[in-house]
Amino acid sequence: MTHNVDLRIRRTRKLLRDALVELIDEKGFDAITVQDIAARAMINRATFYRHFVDKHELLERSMEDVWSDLASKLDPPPYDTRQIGPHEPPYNLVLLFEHVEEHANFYRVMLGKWQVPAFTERMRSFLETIAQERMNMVMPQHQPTPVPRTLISGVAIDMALSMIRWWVENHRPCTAEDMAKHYVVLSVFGIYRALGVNQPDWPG
Amino acid sequence: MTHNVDLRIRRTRKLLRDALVELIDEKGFDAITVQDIAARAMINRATFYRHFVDKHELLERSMEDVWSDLASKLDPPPYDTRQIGPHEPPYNLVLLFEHVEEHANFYRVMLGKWQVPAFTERMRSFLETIAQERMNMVMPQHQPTPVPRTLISGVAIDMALSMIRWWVENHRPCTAEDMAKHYVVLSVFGIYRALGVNQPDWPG
DNA sequence: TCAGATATGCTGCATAAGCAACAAAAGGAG
DNA sequence: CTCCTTTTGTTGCTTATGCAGCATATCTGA
Repeated sequence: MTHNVDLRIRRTRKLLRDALVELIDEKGFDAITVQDIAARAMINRATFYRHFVDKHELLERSMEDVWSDLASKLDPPPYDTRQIGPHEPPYNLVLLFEHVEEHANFYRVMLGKWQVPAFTERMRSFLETIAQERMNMVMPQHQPTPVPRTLISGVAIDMALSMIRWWVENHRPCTAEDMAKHYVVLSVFGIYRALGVNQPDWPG
Repeated sequence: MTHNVDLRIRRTRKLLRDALVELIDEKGFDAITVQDIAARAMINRATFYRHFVDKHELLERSMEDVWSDLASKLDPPPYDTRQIGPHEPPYNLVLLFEHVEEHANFYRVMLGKWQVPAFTERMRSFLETIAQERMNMVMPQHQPTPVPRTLISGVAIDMALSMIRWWVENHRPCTAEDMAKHYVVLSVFGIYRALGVNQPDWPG
């Protein structure tokens, strides 16, 4: 698939992507010109146009690359027979954090000071899938909830985003698995407990 | 000079150099193959050979690049009329640390765990020039010293190297100018004072 | 010691990328 | 608004690099 693409093409696109991320980090997307990107990447400007229409497309395609990587990691959905607990986080959560780790700088910039709104939005809708799935495991769909289900998943998602932001901005002081465990702790104590969900295997 | 060289050539060499440094950091120079370097740099192995005979030449030329950059920064020797003190470090010292800052990762790897002996040696002989010059300003050449002059400069140089190593390995917690000041403090109190050199402008 | 693997050094042909130049568009300062 | 600078798209021609394949050399474990 991706490996019979000419090495020069892959390299050029990677360099352009890295340059874009660097520059967003430095002065934000709006202040960037195609010349900036090309110069930083050590790529001729004409070559930029052979690959992308403009900087928006470059950003768009860069995000697509990262997401398709995430999607391939989570697909097929790794079915989890383990009991969930603070010592046994759901496996797809671990995979999620591992993925973030591989693209740590990208996530740091996209979620950081010069936040790219489109990225956050897309990330939310991506996480929603995971959140829904998890919620349905914990709380059967027919069972009524004291708080609207979409509100619950919304909060759970933003909590995950918040944790990711903290993680990548602080040089990832703990492992991906740790982060998954922390998320379980916070979500269970902070959200599901508040809803009175019973977690029979929970210690204490 | 360097600017009418084809962009692709400069880029290729830079990528190869960066890859080499990364790999030395990871597993040391000896364990590296040309294939490793090419793969990491996203450069075809055949292209590597169009530029360099082997990995030794790549390392050699990389070091030359850094040194010639240092040399051009220190040449012409910025003549310093200021009184030297802990608040007014010699300007060429500041330039030295600024140079290290620009190539921080290179220095970190070269002086770090997988230390490249040739680099350290060459660095020593480079610093010797600065050290001699400084020493001759502080102590007239005809004046006898209680400790051999070459021993003094040797120690002063290794002190500088030690400080550089600390600086780049600890994410440069202070500025280049700070480092120059620190060096003055340590060298004056630690060495020249021990030799009874009188520094009339010294506070305390 | 041998054999299988991996790394090296080199080639002709295919192709992506550089370069220079240009007109047009978009910004910015007076 | 007007002038001037910067940025944008696009072009034909040149050049560096990729690719595949080769023989040799070096390493590594049975």
